[in-house]
Amino acid sequence: MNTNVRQKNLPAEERRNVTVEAVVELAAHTNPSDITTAAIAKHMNLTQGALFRHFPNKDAIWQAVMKWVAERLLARIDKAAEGVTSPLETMQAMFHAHVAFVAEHPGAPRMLFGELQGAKATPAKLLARELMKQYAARLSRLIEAGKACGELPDELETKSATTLFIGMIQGLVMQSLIAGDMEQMRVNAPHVFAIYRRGIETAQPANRGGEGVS
Amino acid sequence: MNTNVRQKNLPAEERRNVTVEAVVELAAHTNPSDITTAAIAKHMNLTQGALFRHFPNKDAIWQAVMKWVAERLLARIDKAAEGVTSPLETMQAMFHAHVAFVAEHPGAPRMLFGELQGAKATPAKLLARELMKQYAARLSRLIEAGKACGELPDELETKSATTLFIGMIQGLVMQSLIAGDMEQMRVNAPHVFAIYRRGIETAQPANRGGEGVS
DNA sequence: AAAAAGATAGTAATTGATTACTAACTAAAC
DNA sequence: GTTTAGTTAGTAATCAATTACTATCTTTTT
Repeated sequence: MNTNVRQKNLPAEERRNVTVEAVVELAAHTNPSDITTAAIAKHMNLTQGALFRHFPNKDAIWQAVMKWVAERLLARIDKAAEGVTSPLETMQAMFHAHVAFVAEHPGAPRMLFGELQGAKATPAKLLARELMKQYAARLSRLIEAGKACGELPDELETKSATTLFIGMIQGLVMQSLIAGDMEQMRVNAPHVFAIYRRGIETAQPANRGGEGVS
Repeated sequence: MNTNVRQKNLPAEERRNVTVEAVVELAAHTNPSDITTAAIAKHMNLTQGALFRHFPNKDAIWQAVMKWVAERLLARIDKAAEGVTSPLETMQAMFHAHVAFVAEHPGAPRMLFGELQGAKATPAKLLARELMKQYAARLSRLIEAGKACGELPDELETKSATTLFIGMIQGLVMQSLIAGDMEQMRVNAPHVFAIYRRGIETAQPANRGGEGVS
């Protein structure tokens, strides 16, 4: 289950990193909201109490995890976008980078989406929200750029396009979680994106007044 | 917070119904996995112990809730589909019925998606999976019918189209949860669906061999 | 270089709070 | 007056967090 050989007396920062990775690994198979500090400790061959030598409380652990996820995910999609000039192609690269990241770390989206649902705003939740905000901002920028260079129709609703983009990934994650197979995600992803792409590329008639349904 | 006036000594079945509704209401504002039996009881002006006079255990409550959600949701989308002959129009009606249902009961998707994530299969989780299965089946049937009658291209991947359909709703729910405003969902829904519709209507070139990017 | 001293990391046991669930008792309904 | 519904007061288990103690690594002193 745990590949780490027993490594004792790690320096503090190293131990914190190991802790974060342990949580991400656990979240791949366990519902984030019932990951206990005992389970985290056990997964990294440590006693439960030792965790609190490195984190003031449990939410601090979650904070560190969300920071880890945010940094890695944004870095991945930014790197994927590097050098690609076409906004639409950038979106596609970003999408596939995101899918690859999630396939590698299934715990990431589970924690993220789980965290976003929460009622009161813990520091960890604020980090999750911040990630979503930055993610949506990147998407919006791309879509606007796509309109500017003629790749996307001006009538396209930016907000709706970002919502669907994010929902697309959530849908893939959900299906993979149900099937218990993350590989499925990589297979379906291109087809799903193809549908999305055709949806936003096609000019829409603005539909002012009247549903026009028949 | 609770509209129910103090109603005591309800008949058993009535009390069970009230319980289910209380849970759905609570899930609108609280993360499902930390809804306690005490919170449920308090929300319906009852003592915690009384709940176990009507349910053998907590999972039985969740089972009843999932059953409630499944029945109401499927009934709503089936009714919305009634009399509509065009598969595409049926999908649209189904989508809007689903959105309306979720806007009325924000707790429903939270519990559903939360339940689906779980590791081991409790009876409640099995019900959630069954709902998703039936939902996907209805969608697949519609898409196949759409292909048969020429409204949708034969090359369309049915599974990808269903995944995106479900993801579309998840995306809308997520955005609304973040914003804390369910009305937003009803506003964005038509635009999001318009993108989806154009995506599946447009013929795709099958893309055999070669990515054809650049 | 060896010993002493201090800092750092981890253990094992325990804390108080919270949880689902139970049982003995009481009030209401038919 | 018996059945049904609800209350009160518990239980055992689990959780995050704390405590007193031990082990290991690092620095200083001689």
